[in-house]
Amino acid sequence: MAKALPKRSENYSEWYNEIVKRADLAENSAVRGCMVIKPYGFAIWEKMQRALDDMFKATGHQNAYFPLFVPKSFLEKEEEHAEGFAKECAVVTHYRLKANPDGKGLIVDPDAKLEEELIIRPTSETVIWNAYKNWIQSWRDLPLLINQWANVVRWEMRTRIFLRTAEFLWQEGHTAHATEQEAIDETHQMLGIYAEFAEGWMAMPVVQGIKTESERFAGAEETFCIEALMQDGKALQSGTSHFLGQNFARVFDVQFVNKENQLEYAWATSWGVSTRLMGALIMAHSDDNGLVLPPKLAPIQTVIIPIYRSPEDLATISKTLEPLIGQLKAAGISVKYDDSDHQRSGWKFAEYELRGVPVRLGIGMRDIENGTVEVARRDTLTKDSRPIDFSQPEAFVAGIKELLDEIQDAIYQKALDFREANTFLVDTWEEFKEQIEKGGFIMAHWDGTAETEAAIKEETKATIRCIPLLSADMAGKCVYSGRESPKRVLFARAY
RNA sequence: CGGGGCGUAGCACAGCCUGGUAGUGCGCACGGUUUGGGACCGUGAGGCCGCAAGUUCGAAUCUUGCCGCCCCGACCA
Repeated sequence: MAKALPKRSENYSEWYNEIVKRADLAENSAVRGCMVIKPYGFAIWEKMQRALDDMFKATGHQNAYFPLFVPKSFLEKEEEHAEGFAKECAVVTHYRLKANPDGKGLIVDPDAKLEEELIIRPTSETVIWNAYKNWIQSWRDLPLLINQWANVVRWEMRTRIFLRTAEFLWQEGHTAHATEQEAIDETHQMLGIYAEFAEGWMAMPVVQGIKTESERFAGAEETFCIEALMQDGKALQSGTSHFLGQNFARVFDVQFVNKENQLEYAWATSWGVSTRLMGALIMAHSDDNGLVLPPKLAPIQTVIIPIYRSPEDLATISKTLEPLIGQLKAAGISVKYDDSDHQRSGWKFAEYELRGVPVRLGIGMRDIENGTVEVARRDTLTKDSRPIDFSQPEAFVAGIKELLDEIQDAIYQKALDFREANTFLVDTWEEFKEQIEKGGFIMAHWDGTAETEAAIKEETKATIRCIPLLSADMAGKCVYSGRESPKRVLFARAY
């Protein structure tokens, strides 16, 4: 028997690492800090991409692609942006290798030094706005609504698979607008799309909010985010949407002629989500038996496992199941019929649980005689036997479709209940220090100063995840300084 | 970059202290018995013991240097 997963309660990070490996999502690569995303993991990412991409397209965005390399001079232009990213950039200095004259192997050819170093993009604002300079002349060229799916590199000190890798996959939207208000509206719209995706597809409730100045994206006027609570009580920033003002338009000189024939700088936004969402998905729902996937993102929504003794039985079962498999597919349900002969049914049960397949159907000779199917739910680990007409399985399939919807809702509700049970209103500093050790979201008053924010971080490792958008203003006293505060903000320890 | 741990078969590890034929479990291949919650028996394949130098008749084992990975901190989507 294969080793059980580590328990969440005993060693959360080991549980996480093991689940990533054992569910066959990804593995560490030979390259430090970088991951190999395996087919099953990539299939989930592709489903995320598809859903998000459809939402981007539905709101008028188009995909394009910009280069991996950013000339150093581009990155330097926007001062805060440059400062924010400088310490985590991979730099290309040469363009050629040559045989080592002193021995084996290859060396960097010193004669092939680049005149200007190229940065491997940590984000693409600069390359993209350099291009936009030529794309935008008139108000008629606006808004310009572009997204790209790409990889980026941020040379992190310490990495964790999916959550923080040196190279990761993401999408970055970069839009240009004629007015400030339009850009602000876009920033909000995309934040809303991220929240809708997180909640509707990932079944992961999120808090939408504004970042404080110290947590803001380098070069942005305002950063909005969605924050989710993981099962170990830590927060995970799961998406960001930035209002960039005219900062990048100014430094790249992107001006357009408005309706009054006057030159104006364009207004910008950028927004992104990354393969970090894979980590969020794992940590939001999975249990000690393995991954739990929301049906909308599961590469396999239903797995069918035949239970048999002889090859003849298997042939009978396979034949009997043909209409059912056909109907499931016709209903748009992704189904895998695992009739492989080298693993036994019990092994398969455990394996598909580990991989988070939402619904498992077990069918043996007894079921065929009785006209039943064993239906097992991954989220609750419950089983029941349902009647089926194997030659006309439409009614049964409708029931499975319903069940998948029910599971999607149930795991969202479970995650929401967890978040509500782990969100605390805290009014005293003593209580704050005590609660932060236990984990969870803390809603507390803050005096609005960076000093207080830094002091709280220093003393408790908790950061202000965001100033929530949807909670009402209600004045109070800062939990740390006792000064006036207009509303509560969201504190947590974060990934 | 600090502190800790580890590099031996695809994976998990033992062997190292005290130098002398490279091992165990899982997985893999083949055969058989099994099959409603991770089956069992038998046979077999699979290794430059992280790399390099040194000590030695002889190094997985001792010495030195290097490289890599993981965990904990500082930095971060």
